[in-house]
Amino acid sequence: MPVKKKPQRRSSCPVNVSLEIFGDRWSLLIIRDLMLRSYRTYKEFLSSDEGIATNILAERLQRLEAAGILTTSRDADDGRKVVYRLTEKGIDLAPILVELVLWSARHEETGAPPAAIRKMRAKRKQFLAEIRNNWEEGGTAVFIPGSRSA
Amino acid sequence: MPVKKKPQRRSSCPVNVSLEIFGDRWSLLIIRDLMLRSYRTYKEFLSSDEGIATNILAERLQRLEAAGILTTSRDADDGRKVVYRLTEKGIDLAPILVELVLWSARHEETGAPPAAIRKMRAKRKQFLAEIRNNWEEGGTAVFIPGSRSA
DNA sequence: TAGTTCACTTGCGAATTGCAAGCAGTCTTC
DNA sequence: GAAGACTGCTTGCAATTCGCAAGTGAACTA
Repeated sequence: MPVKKKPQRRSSCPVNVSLEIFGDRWSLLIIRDLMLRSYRTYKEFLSSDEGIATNILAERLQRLEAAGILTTSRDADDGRKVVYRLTEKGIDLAPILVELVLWSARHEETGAPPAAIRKMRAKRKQFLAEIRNNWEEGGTAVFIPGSRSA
Repeated sequence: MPVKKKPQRRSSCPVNVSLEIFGDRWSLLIIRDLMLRSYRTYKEFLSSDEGIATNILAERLQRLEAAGILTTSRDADDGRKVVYRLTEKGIDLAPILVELVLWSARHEETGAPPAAIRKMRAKRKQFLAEIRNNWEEGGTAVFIPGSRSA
């Protein structure tokens, strides 16, 4: 009997589908670190200001890999390190992150530098192109800094 | 001693700020129902396909009101009903929902009608204008249907 | 080869979630 | 105008998830 007990979705609404993949307090922060800060390793994610727990981080990285949003590989120079990278599916989340940033900057008090926000809003397409470009080149650009910056 | 024990944020990063407000599996579904389906009452939210629990719904509605994303009022014709409406801050979440929908439609299997998605992508600004317009008029338009549709 | 670093696991108490029931006000119907 | 139904919640409780601390093993470094 080929019964499908697959962890079926709550609904097929596109909003719900995306929430079931990254609708929690941590997933998009990891994606932010990968996309806007060019973080690549477990340790770097741990260093972010929000202070994610090690078990939560490990579980989220697994889920995001299973969802096809990121990939893992060993560092060629240091066999201890695991290198995480966004897939095309992952970099396509850029518009969502940009809108999150613009909404927060408009309606909440954030540490985002106003000049950066203005550029992001006025030259949205260009900003998205820069993010994608940096990703394609495997770059290390920082679009939104962490820690003592913003 | 004016000590501030306020529930301080994990960080002031704009991505984090927005996640602390609506970064869970349910908040954006309520906002979708308000914005894209013109739902207005507790019972209507309960009727959505995802099947939110009554206690969770009540708690999320409170949080969203406290965050200034929606307002409540009594129904003039039926004193039992509470009418929920998005604020300006709430309707400003539209671009985020649109990007969620576009991403899901592109990368996952969803029940969204392809024609609607194409329009949403090709005429994004117009679509956002229609959403806002409907909101300003207190309208009842349905942009993304539920239940047996999508 | 001893010590350190890195990427995780594991244990466990606390908080959050989901489900079922219950419960006040407010209609509606007769 | 009394009985019932409807609406918007609250309460209890079991189950899941979270967050913190500590531990583990493989890979580097001195």
